[in-house]
Amino acid sequence: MQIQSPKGTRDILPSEVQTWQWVERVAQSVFGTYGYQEIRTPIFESTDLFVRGVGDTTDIVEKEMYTFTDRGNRSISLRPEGTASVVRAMLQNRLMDGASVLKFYYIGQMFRYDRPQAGRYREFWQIGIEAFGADSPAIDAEIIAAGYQFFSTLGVKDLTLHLNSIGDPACRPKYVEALKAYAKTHLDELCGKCYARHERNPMRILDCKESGCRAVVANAPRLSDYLCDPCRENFDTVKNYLDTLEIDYHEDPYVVRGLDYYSRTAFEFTAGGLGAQNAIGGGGRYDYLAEEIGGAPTPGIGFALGMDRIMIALEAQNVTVPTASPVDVYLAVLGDAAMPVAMKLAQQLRENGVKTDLEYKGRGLRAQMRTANKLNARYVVMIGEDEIGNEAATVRDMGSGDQQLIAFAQLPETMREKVDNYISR
RNA sequence: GUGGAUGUAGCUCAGUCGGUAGAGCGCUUGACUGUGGAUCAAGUGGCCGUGGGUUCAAAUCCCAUCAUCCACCCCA
Repeated sequence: MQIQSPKGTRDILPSEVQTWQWVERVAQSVFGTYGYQEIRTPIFESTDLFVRGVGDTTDIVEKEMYTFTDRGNRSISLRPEGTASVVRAMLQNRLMDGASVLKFYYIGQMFRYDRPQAGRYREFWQIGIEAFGADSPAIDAEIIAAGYQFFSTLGVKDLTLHLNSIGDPACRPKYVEALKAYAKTHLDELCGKCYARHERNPMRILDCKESGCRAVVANAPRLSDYLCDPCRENFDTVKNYLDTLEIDYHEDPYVVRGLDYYSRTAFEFTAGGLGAQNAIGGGGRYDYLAEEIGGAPTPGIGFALGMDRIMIALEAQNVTVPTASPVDVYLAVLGDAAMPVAMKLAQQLRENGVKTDLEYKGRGLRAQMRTANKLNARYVVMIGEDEIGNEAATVRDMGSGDQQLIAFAQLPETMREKVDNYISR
């Protein structure tokens, strides 16, 4: 039996890598224009960071972490999400000292031990952005705007922004109590899972999909009725800013966010073509996370975008991805005597920035032309007996079929110009 | 962790009532001694996921196991 990649992981093959690189470029460029800088943090961290940061009753920590003991007897976990690490890095490097607002983005893989399905992997990629140091609702709106611009630059369609406020430590506990009390009066209508969690984490009932639970939820107390004045005011301001920026949103009381660290603004982007897992990004404010992991109180907000799901959406929605041919010039080599000449010319072309590939196996010209065609080469440069005698190569434009002779000495420069013209066309 | 579906050529799949395998695409070559995409022809290619059982005989029936996909939970 062949060794396979572990369950829930996959290879990103050259045929798809152009799309990935393009998405990364768009992220760099869009988030860059909002003042965000890239940060790179370790792919594994102390387990404790996630236990305290993400929350020890969350599914992620309870059953989805890749945790192991290293040779120094430390408990280590592959990161299941990015925010905790970025907050840790911000605190550890004292980046907040003397700064007003800090803005970071990251791109990288995360790990969760889940059962794979469409749009869900054990190793998956996220692009995240985080802003620290300001609790102003302006940042909430801005960060949502950045996400929106990212998706629209990519051309992702059927995008919906779900928006909610989940309160803060002043008001959420009261709501949770009210919800718990309400749930107790409907225990027989809840599904098994929700029955089990109504004590410990009643807010999870809100996004349960079971019909019985949905019916219960329909008449449940609304968090929006329990928001304290500062939270309500904050939420209203966020919405006003979004209106100002002309960003559509759906107020959605059922956006709860599964991680413990969120407060106030919580949001989720969904897109079409994704199957059951249609959340393509999500995030919110986490003003208490820095304290939770032992740092000074530092307000923060951020979100994570699922790159794997972006890829699925782009594919399903037939979004055109800018691509570059892997080869500009294919050097056809005819006969053994031509090989040294071709090697030399290839080297010169490459030094001139022309993407060049050549025949290594001495096949017939027909086979070489087929290869050139398959590689989508724009030009084929033929080197055979005649060309060596004339010190000039036969250059074929694969688009038009036109051929001309170009002296070896002029070839690197001429091909460079031709390729530049071709690209700018 | 739970449920459902599927494993046959590099890829997408067919294979009837059990008689040890087929198509299309791809690839190679030729038609066209040095000219791609189109057409035609030939060729290449499979321990029928793995292990066991039933049978004269198993891709096909039975059991187990592994893997993949989809869904639940939860999330991105």
